[in-house]
Amino acid sequence: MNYSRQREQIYEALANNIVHPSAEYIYDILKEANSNISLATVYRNLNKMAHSGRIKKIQGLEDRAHFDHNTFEHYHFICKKCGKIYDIPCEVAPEIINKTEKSTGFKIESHDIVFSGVCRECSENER
Amino acid sequence: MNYSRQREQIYEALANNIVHPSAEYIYDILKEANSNISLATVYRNLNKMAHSGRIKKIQGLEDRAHFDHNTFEHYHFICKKCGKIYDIPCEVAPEIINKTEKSTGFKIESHDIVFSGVCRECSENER
DNA sequence: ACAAAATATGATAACAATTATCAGTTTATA
DNA sequence: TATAAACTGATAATTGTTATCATATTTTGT
Repeated sequence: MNYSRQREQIYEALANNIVHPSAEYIYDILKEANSNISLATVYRNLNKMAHSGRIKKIQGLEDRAHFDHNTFEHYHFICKKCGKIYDIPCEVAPEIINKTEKSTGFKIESHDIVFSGVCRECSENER
Repeated sequence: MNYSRQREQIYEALANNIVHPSAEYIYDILKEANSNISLATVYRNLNKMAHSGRIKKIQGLEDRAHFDHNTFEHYHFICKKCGKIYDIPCEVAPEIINKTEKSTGFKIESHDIVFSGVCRECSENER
C-alpha cells in the first residue's frame, strides 16, 4: 500500500473531528476544508484502512456504514431517539469468546456487540 | 394487521426451509414454488413481521439483511469462508447488560452480538 | 350476506449507499 | 530518471430496499 495524501486526510478527519462518521460525512468535511477529494476516494480508503486494521467499520446500525478510528476493542450503543453512537468499553469479551468457542468448536476471530436503547441525555429530555 | 396468504407463505418459507435467508432468497423459493408473489411483498411482510416481533431482522452481516424465525434470544456467528450464519445460544446476556447499564446510565432495550471467524466445517476442510 | 372501509397485492419506478470503470496523476523501485 | 505499481477524481453502474399506484382481498357494521 503506497502513501497517499488523501488517505492521510481521511484518517485525520476520522481521528480528530467526529466520533463515528459515515463515509459521506467525512467527504463533506474534507470538501469544506477546501480539498477537492472525491467521494469514491473516501470510500476506497476507508474500506482499505478497515481491511488493513488501521480503522474499524461499523455496520448494521442504520442503512449506512460508520467508521471508527478507535481500534481498541470496544462495543457500541446506538440511541433510538437521537441516533448517536456511543462507545462502550468491553470487559466481558474473554468470557464470552471462551464460552462460545467451547460450545461450538468455531474459531472466533472477532466479535461485535451493538446495544440499542435510549441514551441518558434523551431519557432526561423526555421528562 | 389483516390476514394475508402471502405473509403466511413468507413465514412458512422462513420457518421451514432455510436458516437465515435474505429477502431475495425467500422470494426465489416462493417464486419457484409456483407462486407469483412480488419481491416488494416479501420485503413489506418481512419488515412488518420483524416490526411486530414475530420474526427477527439481522443486519450488519453483509450488505443485505437476513431474517430469522427464531425470536428466542440468541446471537449469531458468520463464517468468513463459507458465509454461513449460525445461531449461538446466549447465556451471558444479563451480565453484559447489567454491567453496561450501570457504567453508562443508558437504558438498554436490545443488543446483538455477531461473532465472526471460521466455522468447524471450513476449518476441517482446510487441511 | 353485502356494502363500505381498511389493508394488502403485484409491477415497477425511484432511491440511496456503495462499487466499478477509466484516463490521468502520484508514488515507489531499480 | 525511467518503468511499474498504486492512487486519484469524475462519473457511470450496480445493488438492496422503499415508494407509488391501480387493483384485489380482507374485515367490519348493519
